Amino acid sequence: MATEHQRRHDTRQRLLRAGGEVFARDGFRGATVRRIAQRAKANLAAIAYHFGGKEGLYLAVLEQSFAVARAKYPPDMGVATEAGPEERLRAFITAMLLWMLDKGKLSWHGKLMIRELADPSPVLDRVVEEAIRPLHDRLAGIVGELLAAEADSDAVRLTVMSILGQCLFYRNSQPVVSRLYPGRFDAARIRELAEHITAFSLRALRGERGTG
Amino acid sequence: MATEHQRRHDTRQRLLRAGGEVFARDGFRGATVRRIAQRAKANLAAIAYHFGGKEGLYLAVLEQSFAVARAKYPPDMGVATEAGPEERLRAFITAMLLWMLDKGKLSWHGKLMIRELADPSPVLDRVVEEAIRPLHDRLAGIVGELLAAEADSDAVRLTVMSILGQCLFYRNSQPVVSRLYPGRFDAARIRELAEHITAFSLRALRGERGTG
Amino acid sequence: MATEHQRRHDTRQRLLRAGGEVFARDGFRGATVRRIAQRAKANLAAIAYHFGGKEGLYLAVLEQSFAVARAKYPPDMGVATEAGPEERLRAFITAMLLWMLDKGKLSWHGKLMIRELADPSPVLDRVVEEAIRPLHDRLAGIVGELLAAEADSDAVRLTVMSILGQCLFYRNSQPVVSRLYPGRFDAARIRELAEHITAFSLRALRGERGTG
Amino acid sequence: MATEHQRRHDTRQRLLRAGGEVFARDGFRGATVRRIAQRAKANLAAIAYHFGGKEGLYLAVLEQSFAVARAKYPPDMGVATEAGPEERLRAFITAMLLWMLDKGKLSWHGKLMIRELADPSPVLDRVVEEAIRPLHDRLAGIVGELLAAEADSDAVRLTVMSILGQCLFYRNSQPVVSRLYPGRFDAARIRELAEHITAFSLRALRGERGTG
DNA sequence: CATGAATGAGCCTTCATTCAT
DNA sequence: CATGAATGAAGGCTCATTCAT
Repeated sequence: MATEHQRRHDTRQRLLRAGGEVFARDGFRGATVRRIAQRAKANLAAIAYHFGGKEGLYLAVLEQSFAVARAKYPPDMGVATEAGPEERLRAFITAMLLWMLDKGKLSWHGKLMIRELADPSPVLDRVVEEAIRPLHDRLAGIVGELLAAEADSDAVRLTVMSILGQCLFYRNSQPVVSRLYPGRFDAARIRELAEHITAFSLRALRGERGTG
Repeated sequence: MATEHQRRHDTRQRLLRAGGEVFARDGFRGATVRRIAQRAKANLAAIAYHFGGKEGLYLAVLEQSFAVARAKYPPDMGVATEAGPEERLRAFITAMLLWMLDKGKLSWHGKLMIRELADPSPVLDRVVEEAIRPLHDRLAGIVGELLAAEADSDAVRLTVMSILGQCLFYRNSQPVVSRLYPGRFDAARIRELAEHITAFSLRALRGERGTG
Repeated sequence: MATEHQRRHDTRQRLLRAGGEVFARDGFRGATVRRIAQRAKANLAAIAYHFGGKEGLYLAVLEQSFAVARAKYPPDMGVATEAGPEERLRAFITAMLLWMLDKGKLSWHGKLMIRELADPSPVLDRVVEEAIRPLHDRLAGIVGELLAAEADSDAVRLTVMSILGQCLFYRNSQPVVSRLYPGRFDAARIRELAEHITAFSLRALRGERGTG
Repeated sequence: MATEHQRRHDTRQRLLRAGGEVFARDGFRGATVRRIAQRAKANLAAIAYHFGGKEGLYLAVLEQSFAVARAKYPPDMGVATEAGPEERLRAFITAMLLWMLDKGKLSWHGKLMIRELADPSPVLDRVVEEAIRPLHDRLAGIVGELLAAEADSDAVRLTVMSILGQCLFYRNSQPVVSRLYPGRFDAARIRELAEHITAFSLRALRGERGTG
């Protein structure tokens, strides 16, 4: 029956969604399957049925999150590869900040993965390989161009980490940031941040190239 | 027996130490008082007796941690106040990295605070006011000098966050960093990182001042 | 296996029964959910699952107890409302004593409520409103008729308490009664007691009406 | 040293007093030695030191309570033995109610012993023999006179229990009484109650004698 | 296919007691 | 003589999982 099949599919989807929200807010350990099932208006045992257990659901949520992130925030932000490296750096930083700080319905995608970095669960390795390394490699390429250096040279590495660090800070230390600087992070402010990080980093890079 | 007396008498200290290690590794929620008591070779109820409960122990651990950090890595690193702002920035960054990445017996101090940022416990507010804000204000002062701007201007704020972000990255995203760049962070490498962050930020600042 | 299924399926009922027995013997605070689960041959967590916790089970036990009492010993003992007040008083007292002193399988019903009176638990208010007040009002009506007075007059109140006091004494002070007058309280003796209290009270009432 | 000796004596007394208050309010099981020590401003271990433990303190408190009760509320209320039985019954009932319901500093004496009846602890036997039976025997004597019957006849027994029941009701069922009849039990009301119970019982007795 | 019911492990806390000075 | 410190035993509760229909 189509209805049955539909409902089954829906339950699965509702669990994925509810799981994403709860995992992002409370972390893997802090989340409880009860709350997820409740929020998804699904039976408690449905999680075990569909995903084999709490960890299975978590993995599925992450998996889906990767796909969504790739589709919604491509690291080139629509900027063609032929564009100059400065433009591509700006696009990268903007995409990353938007992805992490987006307040929309899917805001938990960013939270979720950042949480995984700070509080590693058994699936961290997959997260790194599938989501982080592609981003990192792309950024390393841009920085390499800007520095006129090999992508795996130490100079590039250090610069990549300086840029990533600036971006991740806003998500990773958000509880502190919001206490030090009360104020909302709306879309406009996020673009301001992206612009600052881009300019800040480009100035540092130009100086380095001049020095080197 | 002197041994017995000794073991009995410093139960409080052993609990503080064991608590620090376990809290740093597992977070406030993930940690269990059982494991802490076990590691401290103390009775389970001793935690309630000395600290009133799990939360009390956590607070005591954090407070002790800040005190130790202030003593071991003073934010000025012995650089006199009369020194130039560039020198003081270098000292600040070096102290922060050393504190966070210290691999010694007290290596959990850095982990502990980062965990608190990523997954706030009920005592985050106290942590921010007592430990974070003083550090932040000192850094804002230095940056203000360098930019010739007010310490609470937006330009200073953005720059402060860029610097903090670069520093925190190495602790905050350590699981990822160690996967992307396998290799050990010994004292020499830490000083290299500090030097890079200092130079990177100073170049960016000089550029901004010139531009502004 | 049908046995297994049977055992699984009426866990709720077994918990109610075991809870009644244990609560009656040890009081709300003295009772432990562990002992109740053990006696019910149920899992410890089943109490939380079915009743939300210790207090929920206690409330359910009390409610069931009142329902059983109403069904087994209706306060009118089958005496029609048209009967004279003396006859209805006799029926009321008899029902109350039988309920409280019943030695059958459900002997804990009486104990349970008396315990609640002597050492109130958080649910006493509900007990009073749902179970005690209806009984009290019925008795006040009978006494009002006998005294030809308003049901809420002080004379009626004092008399009602004198009658209730006589009845409750046998359950309330049972440990003392059994020490002062060793001997068993079988059904025949209970009816003797009911007869005595009825006669004693009616004599006192007649005297008062004559005097008033 | 007199000071030392004095303080020691004081600690003991303070523990007795605090124990009485707490035991009366919370019962033997509900009371905690922590709260008692705290209220007595004494060390936690002082209870074990002075009384051997919780039960020892409880016993000592009861023991002291007997003495106080005998001294403050003699069952004859100062009425000479030569007085008529009716007068002595009135004195007995008045003394009993005052003892149980007294709101003064020593109000816990009554509460304490009544609690013991409803929720027997291991020392109930001593309470019955030392405090209850003397009262009972005296009452049985009075009732025997009034009924012109042997003190251990069944008629006397039933009447004694009817009178005790009326008195005990106000203490034993106090939580319910205060809900059914909101209003304070001051000294004047207590004397009213005593008068009612006396008159009620005397009318019942006169009727019985007339009948018998 | 999906679910209400049940399970066992583990957690934090409270308590009366004992110990060593 | 008195006390701060430490102990072991329970107690109520939550959680992820499994079971039988």
